[in-house]
Amino acid sequence: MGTREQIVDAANRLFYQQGFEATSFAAIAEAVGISRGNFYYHFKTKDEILQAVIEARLASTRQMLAEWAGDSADPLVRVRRFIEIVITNRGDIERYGCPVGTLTNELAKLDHPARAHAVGVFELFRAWLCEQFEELGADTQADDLAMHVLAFSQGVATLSNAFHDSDFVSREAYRINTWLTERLPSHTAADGAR
Amino acid sequence: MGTREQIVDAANRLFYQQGFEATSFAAIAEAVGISRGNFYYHFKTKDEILQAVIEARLASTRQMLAEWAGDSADPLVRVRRFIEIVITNRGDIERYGCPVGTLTNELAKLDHPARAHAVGVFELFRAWLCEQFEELGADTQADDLAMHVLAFSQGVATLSNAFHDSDFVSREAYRINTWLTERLPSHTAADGAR
DNA sequence: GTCTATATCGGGATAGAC
DNA sequence: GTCTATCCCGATATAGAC
Repeated sequence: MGTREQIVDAANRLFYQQGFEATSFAAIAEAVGISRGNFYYHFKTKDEILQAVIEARLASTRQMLAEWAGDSADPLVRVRRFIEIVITNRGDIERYGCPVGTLTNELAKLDHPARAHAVGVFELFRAWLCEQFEELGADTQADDLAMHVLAFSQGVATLSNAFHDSDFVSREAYRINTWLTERLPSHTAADGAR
Repeated sequence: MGTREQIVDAANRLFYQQGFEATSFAAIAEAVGISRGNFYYHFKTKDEILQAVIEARLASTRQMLAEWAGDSADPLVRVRRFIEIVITNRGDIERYGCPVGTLTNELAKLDHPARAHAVGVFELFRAWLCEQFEELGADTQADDLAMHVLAFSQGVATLSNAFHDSDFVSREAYRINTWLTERLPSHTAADGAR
C-alpha cells in the first residue's frame, strides 16, 4: 500500500475515532510512521485530506452495497443485512458513534464546505434502501421507508454511544425487523425478525 | 443577569452551534462583550465552563420536564409533548443537530471526563419518559419504550441535520405518534396521532 | 471585576537539504 | 519521496495594573 493510501487510511480511522478537527496532522503522520514534512508532499491542506477520506468512504460504501446486493436475490434480506450493521459494528458504535452521522454533524457545526460531500454517504445508503423497497413493491413510499430505516440506525447509534447498552441495540434491531415484516405482508413468516 | 451567567449562556449556545472544541474563549468573551482576561476571573479552565454549561442544561431540562408534567394529567399527552420537540426545534436541529446527542458524541470522541455528566441530560429524558409509560401501565417494558422514543428523536435529528428535510421530520413524528396509539390501545382514538 | 499585556504551547503550513 | 528546520498564527492560560 502506497504512502498516500496509508495516510488516507489512518486519517479515515482517526477522523472517526477522534473527530475531524481534533485530529492533528502530527497524529496522522505518527500513525503512518512518516514525518510531518513528508505529509505535505501528499496533501497540501487539511481540507484536501478530508476530501480524500470522504471519497474513500464513498467508494467503500458503494462496494459494500454492491456486495450486499449480490449476497441475496431477496430485497427484504438485503434490508435486514443493512439493519445488521448496528449489531456487527456495535463495539465501534458504542465508542465513537456512527461514522457517517457524526462526521456530517461535525462538518455542519463547523460550517465546512465539505459537509454536502460527506452527506453523499448517507445518500448512497438512502438510494440503496429505496431501491430495495421499490423491488418490494412499495413504489410511492419507498423513499419514506428508506429514511425510516436510516433514522433507526442513527437513533440506535447515538443512544448506544451515550448509554453503552448492547441489549438496547438488539431490542431495537428486533423491533424494526418485526416492523419490516408487518409492513410487507407479502412475505412469509419465515422471513420474519430473528 | 450577572457576568458569570452571561458567559454560561453564551458558551451554551456556542457549544451547540459550533461544537465544544471549536469554540474558543475569545469567541465566548466576544459574544458576552468582555475581554479574554476577565473571562479567567470567572472560569479557570475550559473544562470548568463545560461543566457549568452541562449543569445549566441539566437544570433547564429538569424545569422543562416539570412544566410538561404540569401541562397535562394524561401521560400520553406528555409523551406527545416530548415528540413535538423535533417539530418545534426543527430549525435549530436542521442546522446543528440535537444539543444532547451531538455533545455526548463529541465528548465521547474526545475521551473527555465530562462525557458521563453530559449523558445525564439523556438520563433525565429517559427517566421522565419511563415514568410516563409506567403510568400508562407498561410496567415491565416502560424503559424499553422510553428508549425507543429517545431513539426516534436522535434518528430524526441526525437525518434532519444531514438532509435539511422538514417533511421527513413531520412524517416520522406522525409515524411514532401512530405507533404510540397502537401500542397503547387503552386510550381512545381521539388521542391518536395528529 | 475588569482590563491590557504577555507567556506558552500546539496547530497548520512552508523551505530546502538529501 | 522523505527528511529537518522553521514560520506563523490562534488557542489556552497567567500576571499584574486599574
